[in-house]
Amino acid sequence: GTQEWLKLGLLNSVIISTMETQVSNGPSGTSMPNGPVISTNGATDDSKTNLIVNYLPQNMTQEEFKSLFGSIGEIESCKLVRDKITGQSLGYGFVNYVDPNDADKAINTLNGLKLQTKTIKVSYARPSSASIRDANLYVSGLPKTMSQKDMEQLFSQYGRIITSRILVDQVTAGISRGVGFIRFDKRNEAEEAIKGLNGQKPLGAAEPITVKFANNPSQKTGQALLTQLYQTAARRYTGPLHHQTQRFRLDNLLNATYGVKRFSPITIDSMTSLAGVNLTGPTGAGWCIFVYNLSPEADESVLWQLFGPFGAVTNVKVIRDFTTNKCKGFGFVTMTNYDEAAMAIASLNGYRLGDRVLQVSFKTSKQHKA
DNA sequence: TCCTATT
Repeated sequence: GTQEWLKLGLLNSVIISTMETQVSNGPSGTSMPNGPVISTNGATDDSKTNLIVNYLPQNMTQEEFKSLFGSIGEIESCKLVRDKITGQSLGYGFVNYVDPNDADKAINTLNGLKLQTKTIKVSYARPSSASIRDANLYVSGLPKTMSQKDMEQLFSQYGRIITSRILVDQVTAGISRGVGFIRFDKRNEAEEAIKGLNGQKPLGAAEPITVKFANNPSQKTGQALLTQLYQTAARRYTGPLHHQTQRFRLDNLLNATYGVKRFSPITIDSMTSLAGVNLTGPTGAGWCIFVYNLSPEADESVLWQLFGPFGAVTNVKVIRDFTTNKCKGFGFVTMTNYDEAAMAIASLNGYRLGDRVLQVSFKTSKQHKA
């Protein structure tokens, strides 16, 4: 696992133009005692052992994450943060080491590591609290000449900046697009910055800037999530694969097996006919879809959430074991319109839900070949 | 006119 990631990082060190600042949010103390720090009330102080890891590649799994950081030292706990509904990685995670020295070592050796197109950031996690959430600002209308440093200087009067970034044009290699992000330590600092800077002209600027809270990715609609899915899926099919190691071949294999033809309903039909299987067709209320590899805990709501964004869903059903009442691993969804059903199948077949890869198809009735 | 940083 770890070797693969390290290798990938070296092979795939794609240079991306980012103006990201690596802000340290670590504890200010320099001494690193051995072993967990236990306060008098018995609570563990993890400020010197708990790390947050940002900018992880989208397709990195919990296991790979643990493997990479476990190569440094004994891990007390670690978690790749994923979307509650879709199970997709949110691109960051936490690692809590047993020994503060290992946390320090992880920052020194893994911060800035290039993995695929990402440069990961490893830093001490701030203590979790509600006050640090939703502190990310979206800034637009910036003068093209304004640098990241200039922008930080402008915003720093309102609080402690955790990250800042100015988006740059991809083709002209590094020309500012006049939009960026500022993440403050505290949400109230971000609020003050909006009050103070939204609609204001920076010194010497011709136009006022817009400052607002950034869209929160964890609150994306089902539709937006699925749009993102198409895009990441499409990128995977067209991207170069020759650098991929075993683990990623598996990832691509799953996509190839379930997904290569998945944007063409015609192909779905022809493939099922070739297999000697006929679609049941629109029976009564609509098109019945078979969903396989649901978890034992799956319920109807997850099916509504997955299929609803594609169009009219008239019925969902999770098949459960009669005695345990646990899902038997599959269910059915009925959709009114063929094209919406086909799009849902094309998009959701091969889709990772939590730790599982779904198989989604029109419900079939086996028949002898003609 | 939206990069994915709080479990």
